[in-house]
Amino acid sequence: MQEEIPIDKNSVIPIYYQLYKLLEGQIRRGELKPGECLPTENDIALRYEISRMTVRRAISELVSAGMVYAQQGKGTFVARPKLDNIVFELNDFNEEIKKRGLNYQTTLLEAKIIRADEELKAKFQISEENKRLLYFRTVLSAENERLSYEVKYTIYSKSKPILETELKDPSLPGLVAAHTEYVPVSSKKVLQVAACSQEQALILGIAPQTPVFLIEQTIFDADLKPVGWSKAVYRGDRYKLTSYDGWYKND
Amino acid sequence: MQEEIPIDKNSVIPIYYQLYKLLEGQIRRGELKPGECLPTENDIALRYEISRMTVRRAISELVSAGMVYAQQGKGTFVARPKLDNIVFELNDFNEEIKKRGLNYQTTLLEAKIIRADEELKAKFQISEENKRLLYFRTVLSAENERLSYEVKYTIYSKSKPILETELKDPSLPGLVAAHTEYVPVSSKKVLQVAACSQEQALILGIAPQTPVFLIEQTIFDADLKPVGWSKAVYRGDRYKLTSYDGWYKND
DNA sequence: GAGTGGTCTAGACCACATA
DNA sequence: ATGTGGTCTAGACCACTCG
Repeated sequence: MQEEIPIDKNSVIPIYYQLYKLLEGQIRRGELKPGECLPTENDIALRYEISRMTVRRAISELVSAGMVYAQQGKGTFVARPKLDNIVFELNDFNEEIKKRGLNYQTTLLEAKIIRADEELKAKFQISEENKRLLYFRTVLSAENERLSYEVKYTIYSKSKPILETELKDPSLPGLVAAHTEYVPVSSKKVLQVAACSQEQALILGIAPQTPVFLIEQTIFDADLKPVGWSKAVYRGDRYKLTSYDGWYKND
Repeated sequence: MQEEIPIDKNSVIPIYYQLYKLLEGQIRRGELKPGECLPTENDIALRYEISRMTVRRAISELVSAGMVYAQQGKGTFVARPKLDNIVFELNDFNEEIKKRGLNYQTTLLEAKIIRADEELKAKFQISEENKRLLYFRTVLSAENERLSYEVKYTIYSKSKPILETELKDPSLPGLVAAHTEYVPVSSKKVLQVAACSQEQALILGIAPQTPVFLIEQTIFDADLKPVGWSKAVYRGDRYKLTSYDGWYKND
């Protein structure tokens, strides 16, 4: 007696995807619990009369999703979900604002060419004197309230107009791509908490010593040469970062 | 005239992996720049006398790595690296300490069964009276200095000994798995900065109002029922989070 | 219509684990 | 020895893009 066959070989939806969703559902619904093994690839192939390569494609998607792991010679097993990852984007700081506070805007306070002082020469690993850098100061605000303050530096090697590009893509990788001939390929971020300084407090309109997020970002090109650096301060009373992971019931 | 053929079909290293590394190298070294297109799958297959499916396997690895994207009917192109992601694990808070400060330890201050008050009933979405929860308070310290303070709650449904399991896997998902019959499959984290409270300052041995990291984590089971909740405070002057992404020169 | 990537097949051989 | 997942092939047909 054949049970219902939930795979439609003539559907426009790829077979491997149908099978992926089928297995994913069984795992989500708890019909397959962490540690238990899936049917073997051959079993599935025979059961649904599809090629083993197609089965493998479906399973490899489950592996990528972290829901399953395969062990050669033994079988394929339902994984225990990793729940301690924290993942967010720098832009998440602004996404939240975008949803609630209706109108928000980035304001360019200052943009100019400067000569690298000792600190910047160290950050950019340059030794020449009088090396020139691009310098930006921006403020993000919503509902007439200033929320974050950021200073950005990039190598100055192209001679392009400064202001236009800044507004299109004000992210640090964007600035590097726009103003230098370097290709940004790698990035280091450091997230800290701090009590905000006098200068920062003045700009943000908050009391000094208020807790703030402090994020430094360094951009590297293919040779691991630093080509951009930024330091941003976010009001601690206006920002929080939320991160979800694991398996979800709602696709 | 045949150029050198860098693919060894008799190697123990899979062909798709050799090809993956070959293309990856060309991209890293800048021989293929963001926006440029790769040779077509057929070209590569003919060039190295391998199957197109094997070529596709190599390319799909590049796609997963975010170095390349494919467009049906057009071609496969080198991607612009995403550089604004911030990824770290909760444990990263402790990894750093583990490397520098030689001896660190988790201390269990308290572990007991409590009855849910109104706030906890809300957090766990329970309505029954006198629902019992497990309650843990732990401190992490290194070099005789207290670094973080955490309170954790889980549903109390299994009647297992409490203390032993706590020390093995003190993470919240670990506690849920050990002390309840629920399967933790999903997690929500909220990261905030705050000025630390009197109670927290006392426990950590720092001045009140000092900036601290504050991380709340909620664990959900397959039915999106909250089965664990924790709130941790990390000294802002002792912790910073570092995150790298993009393409690296050193594999 | 020619060329691209996307899917799928039916087989083959291999490396590994287990009994 | 058997069964598992891992790799690879040579072909097929499809959907899409573009000139």
